[in-house]
Amino acid sequence: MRLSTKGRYSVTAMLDLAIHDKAGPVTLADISQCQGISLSYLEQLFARLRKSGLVKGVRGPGGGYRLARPASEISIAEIICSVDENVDVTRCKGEGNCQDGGKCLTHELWTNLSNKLHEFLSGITLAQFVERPGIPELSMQRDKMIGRFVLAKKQAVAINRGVFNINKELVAKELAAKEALR
Amino acid sequence: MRLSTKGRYSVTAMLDLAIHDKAGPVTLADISQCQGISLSYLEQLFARLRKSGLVKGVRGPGGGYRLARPASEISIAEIICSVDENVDVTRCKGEGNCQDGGKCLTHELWTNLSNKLHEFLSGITLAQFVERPGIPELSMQRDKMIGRFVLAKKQAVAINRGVFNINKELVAKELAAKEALR
DNA sequence: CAATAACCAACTAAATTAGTCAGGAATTCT
DNA sequence: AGAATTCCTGACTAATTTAGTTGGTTATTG
Repeated sequence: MRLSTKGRYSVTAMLDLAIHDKAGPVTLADISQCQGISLSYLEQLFARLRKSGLVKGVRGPGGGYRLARPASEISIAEIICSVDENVDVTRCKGEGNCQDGGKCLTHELWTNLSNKLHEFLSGITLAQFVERPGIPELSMQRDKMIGRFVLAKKQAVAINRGVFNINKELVAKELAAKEALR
Repeated sequence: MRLSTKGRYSVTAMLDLAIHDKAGPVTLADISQCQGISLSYLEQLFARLRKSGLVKGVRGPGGGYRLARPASEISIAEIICSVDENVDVTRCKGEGNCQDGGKCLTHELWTNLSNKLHEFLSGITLAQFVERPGIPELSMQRDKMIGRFVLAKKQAVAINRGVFNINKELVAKELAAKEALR
């Protein structure tokens, strides 16, 4: 198990998706702007997340990415493992100095620790972070401040694709605010 | 908090030290040979471990490295943090798009998770791994198999420097076995 | 048809990891 | 005193990974 910036980017991006999941897909351009990661790099990361079955891409205007499963069924460990492929853990691969039919004792102790860590991160889901009281409201508030509108005109229609009923007044208001910023 | 091969090397090396701690210093050459890491690279890692006050170097023949504190007082988190310096966590440093006087909400959630992870690894000590029943015996057995002798002639004297009484018969036996291998 | 945004592949630049080399300093053994 | 051992240091190199760039194609919507 490794844990690099790559893993951090993926987890924060997935948290972003989880926060806005109820409001429809989130574009990589949005995440890129908000979290300061290059768009193409995000694309590379999401290619893996998609192959691992953690997210679904929705093409076309109003599209973006959504969680493929409920946030309560996606663990942090899964996200991290899907982006950085685990390399050779042992180095003395059965061969070499330390054999006893297997690995070094210290390597055994390490894999033991590694398993504990994995277990720990498997027990933490996206939902546990997002569904805390106040978070959804806070996120919506901030989105407005930074000019990020999940319910802009075109997207509203996309969302209407059989998911939610839209508050048309809210949509109009947000759209007006977005125009004002230009 | 990051977790790379660098951190793994350090943890396994420290485990090695902890296992053999009662028998005196362990040389980097030994660790290098047993775990398949280059000597100079280990030296670089141990320079940091020493600066962090986790190990003590003992120069001269019979020397090596020892734990600076009891294994029960050294956590995995400490080891990992001492070798890979933590880089910039945020990217949007107060400035940028996501301000509210502070960081992105997702970044807040991330630091929250990161803290939990750190807390978890702070709770695990070297001693917890080494002091399990059977481990010391197993390690000694293996050391003999691979021709690694913690109690060779010269070292025995070094250890005699006011730490332990040496079983002279055992020393002689190991020394004979070591000679036989050449 | 134009715009959006996911998808895809190849290439580049920067950073980190891992290893090499060449020595110096403390300690012990002969 | 001198040889051997082992830590300790710094500078330099090669390989790998991270991060970003460019230039597209495809599906969807208005």
